[in-house]
Amino acid sequence: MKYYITTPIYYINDKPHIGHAYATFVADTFARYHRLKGADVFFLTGTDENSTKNVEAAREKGYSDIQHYLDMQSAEWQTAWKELGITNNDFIRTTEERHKQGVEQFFRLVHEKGDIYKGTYQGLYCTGCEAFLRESDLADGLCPFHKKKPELIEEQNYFFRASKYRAALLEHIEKNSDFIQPVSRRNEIVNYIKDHFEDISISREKIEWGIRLPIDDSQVIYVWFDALINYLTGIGYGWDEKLFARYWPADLHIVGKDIIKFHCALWPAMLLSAGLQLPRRVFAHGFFTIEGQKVSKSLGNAIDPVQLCAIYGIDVVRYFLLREIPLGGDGDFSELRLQDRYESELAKGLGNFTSRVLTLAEKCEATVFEAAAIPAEQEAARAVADLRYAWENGFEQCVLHESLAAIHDLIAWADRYIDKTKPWALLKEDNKTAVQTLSILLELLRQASLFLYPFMPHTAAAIRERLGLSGIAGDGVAWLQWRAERIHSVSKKENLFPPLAPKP
RNA sequence: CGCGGGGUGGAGAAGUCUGGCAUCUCGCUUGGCUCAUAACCAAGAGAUCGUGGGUUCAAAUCCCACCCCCGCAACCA
Repeated sequence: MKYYITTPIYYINDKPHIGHAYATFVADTFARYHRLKGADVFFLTGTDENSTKNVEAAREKGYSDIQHYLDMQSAEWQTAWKELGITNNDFIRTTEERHKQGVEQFFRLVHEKGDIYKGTYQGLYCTGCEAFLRESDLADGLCPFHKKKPELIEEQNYFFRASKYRAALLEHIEKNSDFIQPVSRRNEIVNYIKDHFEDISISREKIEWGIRLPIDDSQVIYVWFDALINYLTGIGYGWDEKLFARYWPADLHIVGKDIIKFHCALWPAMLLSAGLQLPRRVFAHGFFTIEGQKVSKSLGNAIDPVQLCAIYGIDVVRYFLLREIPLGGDGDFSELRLQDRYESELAKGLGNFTSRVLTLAEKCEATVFEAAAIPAEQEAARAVADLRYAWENGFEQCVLHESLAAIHDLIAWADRYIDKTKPWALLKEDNKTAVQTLSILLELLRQASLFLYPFMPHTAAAIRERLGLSGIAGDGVAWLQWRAERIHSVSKKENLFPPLAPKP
């Protein structure tokens, strides 16, 4: 089984902020889950470098050598993802030669298909949107999104015959109910395709930065047409057909809710034209506010994910973002709520459970913990199997907060089990039963570490270390079996989630 | 007819597509426990599910109307 997942490629006119990190963490969590399940995973992210915005940013910052600026910025993004422990398999930049080759190849295919034609375009172009607007889109003559007066542009452009694929797209969406998620977005897209999806100008005459049209080098390819193709060129399209064949089609595109039209209408239409398979699923995550206010640099509330992780730890931030905001919805990022969740769910929940089990296990002085032929063993295995179903379902249905809930249920179940069996009392009276009971508890902890791994990889490793187990290197499908690994040399070590230092 | 999100115990949320005893976390009350990070377990109080209609045996959920809140200059997922 292969699994190919992508994030959007990001504009690099500034540093990554918490919103970018969120989308990337989400994708990374899926990638880790599928690796754990033994899939052949390819996880791609990258940077969108052919946008006019980048060029403007470079100029503003005084760089005359645009490519040099892009190299620096892209490097900064790659460093950020590395520091945040993102496990992308590759990183695609749209100014790379391999991308350019793929785009040219793709363009030729679409051209040969007869889906490119030359026309005169007269329209209102908003550089904020990187798109032409209709008269009816405007509010008081301004772009409704950017409150900016669009420029009247009249030029000879090449058009992509998107309208030709309208019916096929609608049919595909109808037949594949999972294609666009969440459902509310699907409805939005269906309306959009029915009412507004028309042939689109895919070249620009007066822009100097970008990929030249293979059939007319006086024109540059429209940035979205170019950018979307990263999902192909990132896995070999145009430069390694074997690799490409191994991973295409994408199993999941993670995108922001603002760019679903491009991903759910234009992109599939492009693929249909090129005769390529469509991605299996596009999932639109929501946006969040920061302490109730929108993300905004002028308000100074843009959060640097690297800094945030330096304070709380990567796992805690990942956990919080995925726990606090149901995937697909909008949410609010609040540091106070992060601290609340840290205290109640991580320190007092997971951390305390780990701590009490390990302490008890150390006290009983056993060196190896194995399965015992007692009813409790079966009961625990059954409980975990049920929870695993919920956990897996959360990933399959893109409702990750339900997977996290399954982890909490597992810990709650185990905490209740401790209370019921009172191992601290058993240790005094009946060491054999105590070892059996603790053995079950340690297995529950091991199971928890696996459930936790996609969300909190470092914490999972820390728990496993305490159980005398190796780190998770993928291919953990066998490990998920009850009692799949032998637990030995248990050691408590320091607490997983120490109390937070009081904030000054 | 611009686009979108939301209104559910004191706080924050899930549930709404696919109707079926109103769920979770925090806080509060009471009891238990002493292995554990003053942690854990149990019981309990607390909700006209924004409003008004409609459909239905049954509505937070479906339909209609309405009220209110939030985001949409630039940066920006």
